[in-house]
Amino acid sequence: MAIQAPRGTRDFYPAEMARLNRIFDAWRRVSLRAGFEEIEGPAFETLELYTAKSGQEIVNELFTVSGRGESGEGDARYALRPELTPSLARMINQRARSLRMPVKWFSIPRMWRGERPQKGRLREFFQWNIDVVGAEERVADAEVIGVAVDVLRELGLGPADVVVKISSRPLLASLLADLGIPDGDLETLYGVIDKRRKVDLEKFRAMLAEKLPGNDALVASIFEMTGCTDLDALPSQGERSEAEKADLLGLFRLLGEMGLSDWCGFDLGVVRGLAYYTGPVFEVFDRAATMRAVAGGGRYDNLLEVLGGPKIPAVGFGMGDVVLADLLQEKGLLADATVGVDYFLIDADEKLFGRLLKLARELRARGVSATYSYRRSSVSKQFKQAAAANARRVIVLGDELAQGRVAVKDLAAGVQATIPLSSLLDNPSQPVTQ
RNA sequence: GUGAGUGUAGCUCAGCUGGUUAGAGCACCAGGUUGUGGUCCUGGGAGUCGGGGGUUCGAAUCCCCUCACUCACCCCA
Repeated sequence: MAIQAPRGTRDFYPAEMARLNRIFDAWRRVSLRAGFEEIEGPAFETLELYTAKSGQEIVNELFTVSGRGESGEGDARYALRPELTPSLARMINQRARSLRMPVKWFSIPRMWRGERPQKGRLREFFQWNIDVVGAEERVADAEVIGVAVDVLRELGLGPADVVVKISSRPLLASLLADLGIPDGDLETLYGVIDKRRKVDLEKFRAMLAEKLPGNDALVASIFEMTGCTDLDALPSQGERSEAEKADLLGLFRLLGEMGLSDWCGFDLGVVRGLAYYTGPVFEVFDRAATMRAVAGGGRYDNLLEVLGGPKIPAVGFGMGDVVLADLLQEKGLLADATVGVDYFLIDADEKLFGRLLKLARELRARGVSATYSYRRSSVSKQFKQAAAANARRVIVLGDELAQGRVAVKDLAAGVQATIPLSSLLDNPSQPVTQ
């Protein structure tokens, strides 16, 4: 084979596509029943949409696109979208004055990132995005978390398999401020705190000590604080941290009322790399914590303004297909799916092929799927093809047709009956009984 | 960008310290079976052993380089 697929991409043959569609169906079904509407944007955007928010460095992580070749636009002016949020923000901002808030939108975009692929992380993937824009109430945060959980449940996972770890950016910031950490040091500390769940605890302690040399008491405080899983017991000292704690407790209360307590937990170690989060943040992990995050998101009340629009509060998350499929596979919840076909039509005599073609159209017009062999061959051979095509039923057109009847066989049950063609067409889904 | 592992048929892989013409299972095609599939039996097509160079009488096997994939680090929207 001379040419292979680009690094980090996947080919979806029918079996893989059927599995992917099971995930897509769950995403779409759950979104719609929670009252979200589907949107889509362009697969590529102007480069500045991404550099405006993240600076020039992000260009290295993007697949950039030049303009039309013949127009001499040599420089990269566009980028394949690496995330949806900037496009969403752009769409909101363009119609901010006419959209009825809150906006509840979801999307299932294909995305591209110029990274070295590894487990759970490819260069091309799909990511379900769900956002509530224009609602500052905590119930909106609870709602999006609830929708994420709903999908996981829909796909067969339970609280024993996955956990939503929830924290809050401003809470962490105010707690660190309580401890006397200057604002300028917060960013580097976030980076270390984010590592807590990835490295062993002593390594984590050492990393903290490295950032805060000669301040063992402070290291001990942060170490203890970030390991606390009981939000109530968190030792908050200042007015600001008390308020942030109360705010997050409010979110947990709402989640409890939604019946999601088993699925959710407090974890100050959830930091998220992105700087634009302004409130609660969360990530979904497998309980064993051996995989990358299945989903992640949070509140971003300033982002739309940063991207040149009015200040509108928003909360949302993304869930990628790659880690989710890995997890479902591991739990045995991604059994092979075959699509198959309702009817496979067979002619016992080449002279009946014309009638077969007509019957196929009649069946298809009635909403059932029907196919047949393109090559006239023995009944036996056509049956083999029917089995290979995963047909549920076979219709044999033969001598009975003179009496207006056909043989219908249920391949799985092995049951066959000869029935009037008119009856079949009246009710193509009727069971085959002997 | 750094490091490790793996590349043999469409797929999953076997092939011992170098030794005839490179194998198996699955898949595919044909036949057994011109009104009945799955199972079974028989036969068949299939491979620059990732690529290039080297060592050797002889290389899938040993050495060097290179490419690709996988995993980990970095980063993670």
